[in-house]
Amino acid sequence: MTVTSRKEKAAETEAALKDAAKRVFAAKGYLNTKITDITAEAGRAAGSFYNHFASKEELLEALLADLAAASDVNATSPEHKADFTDPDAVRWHVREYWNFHRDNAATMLALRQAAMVSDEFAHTFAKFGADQAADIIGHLGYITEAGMELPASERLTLAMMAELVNGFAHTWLLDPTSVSEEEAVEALTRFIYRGFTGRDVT
Amino acid sequence: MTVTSRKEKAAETEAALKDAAKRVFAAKGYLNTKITDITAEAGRAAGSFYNHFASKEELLEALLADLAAASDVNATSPEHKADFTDPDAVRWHVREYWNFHRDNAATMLALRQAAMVSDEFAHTFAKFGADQAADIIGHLGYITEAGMELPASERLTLAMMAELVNGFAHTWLLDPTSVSEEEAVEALTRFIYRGFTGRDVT
DNA sequence: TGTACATCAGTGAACGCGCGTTCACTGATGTAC
DNA sequence: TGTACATCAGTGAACGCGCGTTCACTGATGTAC
Repeated sequence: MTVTSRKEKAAETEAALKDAAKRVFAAKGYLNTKITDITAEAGRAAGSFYNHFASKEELLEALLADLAAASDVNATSPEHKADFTDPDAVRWHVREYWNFHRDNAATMLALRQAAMVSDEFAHTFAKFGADQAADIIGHLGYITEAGMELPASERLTLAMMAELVNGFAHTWLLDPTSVSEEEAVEALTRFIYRGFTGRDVT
Repeated sequence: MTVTSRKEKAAETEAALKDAAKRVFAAKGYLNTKITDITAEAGRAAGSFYNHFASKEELLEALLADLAAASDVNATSPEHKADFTDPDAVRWHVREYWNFHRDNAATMLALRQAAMVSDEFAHTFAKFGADQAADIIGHLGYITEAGMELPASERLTLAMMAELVNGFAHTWLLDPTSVSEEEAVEALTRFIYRGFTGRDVT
């Protein structure tokens, strides 16, 4: 019989709702999820939801905020390699994205679905891609400096990479048994490194 | 005052509904479209819809059937090049896919959205990709026969290509002003050719 | 430390909006004789 | 060719289901004195 302050109790319920939402989103998708599905999964009454979130959209925004906060933590890793003439640098980034998608699968799936229905979330989703790209755009300079030619403008090259990694990760999450993660990372790395440099991974 | 048989009138209404649906889907998306949006756009009464389709899903299936029928027509073009060691062969296929997506943007968008919500349409959508891949898988043999190495297994290589082209075309359709079509086709071609062969487009 | 009242998180039945779907009706086309 | 009836495409108001949202209520925690 632990003593629990009001704030603690509220925070617990809010966390329980967010956790439950992630589980339900992963199981049946964001768009197919009813608010009562979330409260039922969390073991709370329907009305409780509105003590914490004004709507399903707002809950998703809260999940995104958590996700952004979490990804800031491991933003600048010591192993970060920027020179994209080195396949290992590409591989490192591919793996980072891959892990990010895998670890946040439910939220990313929800965001993707919400983006289909709401302009606001479509914008948020696009911004995710843009932020990814911003972190990397500097790395492409190493390739041109080394005398190699990108397949297209820096912007388009990055857009293609983002599309490829995000799309592939998303498809994989829908059927995780199709390929091992290592295979997937390796395939993406080789494809992208070749696309970027016009040369093979040696 | 043209005389119109019953069958003709019904066929006209059905066509008007399908056309209206495509316009509304393109404007506000499949999931955001109400049945009365479609009938209003087509200038018919709400009840009329059910003389032709049992549901919005069934209408989408009809659109897909039309699309499949139309794409069978120009299936085997004389200019079809199969040898993927030739960048022109890759470019030709990329352009085919690109044109297909552009010409059927509304239906493809609708299918993509429906796939997020319904397992059945998710399956249909996946099948589209698989059919694309099936047409091409033979072409990859030219690359290995010429002594070049694919970035991954044939299956994975094709999956990456499909993800890249479909995703990029989809993103482009949401903002067609971002790049010209020729630029897009060229960028994709170079990226993919490099990815496939490990060599640059010469 | 104790008592009385205020505040708040949580509850779940009930309400009501939005939208898919129905159905009695209309007017025109098709059929029978 | 004409008349009487049947059939059908289309109409739009009304119905009703599903689900988001509300709100009076409960019991527990916080505060005042």
